Amino acid sequence: MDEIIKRLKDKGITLTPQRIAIIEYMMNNKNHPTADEIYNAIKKKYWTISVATVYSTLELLEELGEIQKIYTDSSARYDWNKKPHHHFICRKCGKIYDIEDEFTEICPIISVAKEQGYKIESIKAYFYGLCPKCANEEKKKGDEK
Amino acid sequence: MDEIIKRLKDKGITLTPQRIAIIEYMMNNKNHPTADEIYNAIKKKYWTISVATVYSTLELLEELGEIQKIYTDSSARYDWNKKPHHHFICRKCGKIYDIEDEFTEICPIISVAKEQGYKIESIKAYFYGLCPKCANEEKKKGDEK
DNA sequence: AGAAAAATAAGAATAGTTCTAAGAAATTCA
DNA sequence: TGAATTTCTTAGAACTATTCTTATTTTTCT
Repeated sequence: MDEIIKRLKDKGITLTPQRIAIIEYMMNNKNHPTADEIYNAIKKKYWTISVATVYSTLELLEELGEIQKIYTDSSARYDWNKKPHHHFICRKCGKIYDIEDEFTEICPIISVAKEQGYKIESIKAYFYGLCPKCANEEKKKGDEK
Repeated sequence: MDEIIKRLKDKGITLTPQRIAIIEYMMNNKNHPTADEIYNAIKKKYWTISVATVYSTLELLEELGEIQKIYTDSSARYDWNKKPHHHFICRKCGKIYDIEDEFTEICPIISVAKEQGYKIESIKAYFYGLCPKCANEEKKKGDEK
């Protein structure tokens, strides 16, 4: 936490209490929150904060490469995880999990795209299905029968 | 075209002129249009059509598995291509290309996710970078210098 | 401390999408 | 075929997510 505050300060960013609260929230809630979720959480402490501040701070953090904006459905979600990684969205519980990825480079689909002339700079993959927890529950249900 | 009309009829869907126009547009414009783009195109012929009809038809087609809804940024896009495939979004021209995929199954990231207990049912990958056309232009520019 | 720059708040504005109610069209079935 | 029923369409209101605007407040710099 102190580390990121220092890094942002070094970049010349003014760190207001609102901004710190947003950063703090994101660090402690890596569940890919929406802007609205962040706004509502911060409001408990800073009851005067406005949505505009949340959106502008998130935009700033995104430009600085501190967070990632992901599009899974109608509203955007923000992801603290900066390392290249992909997402798993559970059909049952709806949770979004991070799937760390050290293998993307050797995934065959990439060579296919490259052969076709595409210059790939980054990849975002969305996996859909059942998360380990929900998969287990489904399995148990099946066994009982 | 006749084939899909037949298939939808068999499923008990009423095929109104508006719906047929939307299907026709999507078949001839596989460029991942937004609802608004479709609406504006259809309006030229059926000037009384309403956005609600476009949205409800797209929703219906999605439920029937005839089209795919994809989220790349603020507004949803609709994709006629039903085969499993991924998308390439060009940073320069903004076009969205389909990347056919027969290889996903053997992509290492999948075994990683599986080992962690995830049950993957489908995958949507978004690749960002330069499309062959734009990559070529960039390259030419570099060579001239 | 005081001037200048930057950030915030509140609400208006916009864009994308969904909902609602009434009428129109299509389908069913006698 | 024609009346009854169901389904679809339209227009506009409503809603949600996001951005913009302007005045005020806070921070920074000297």
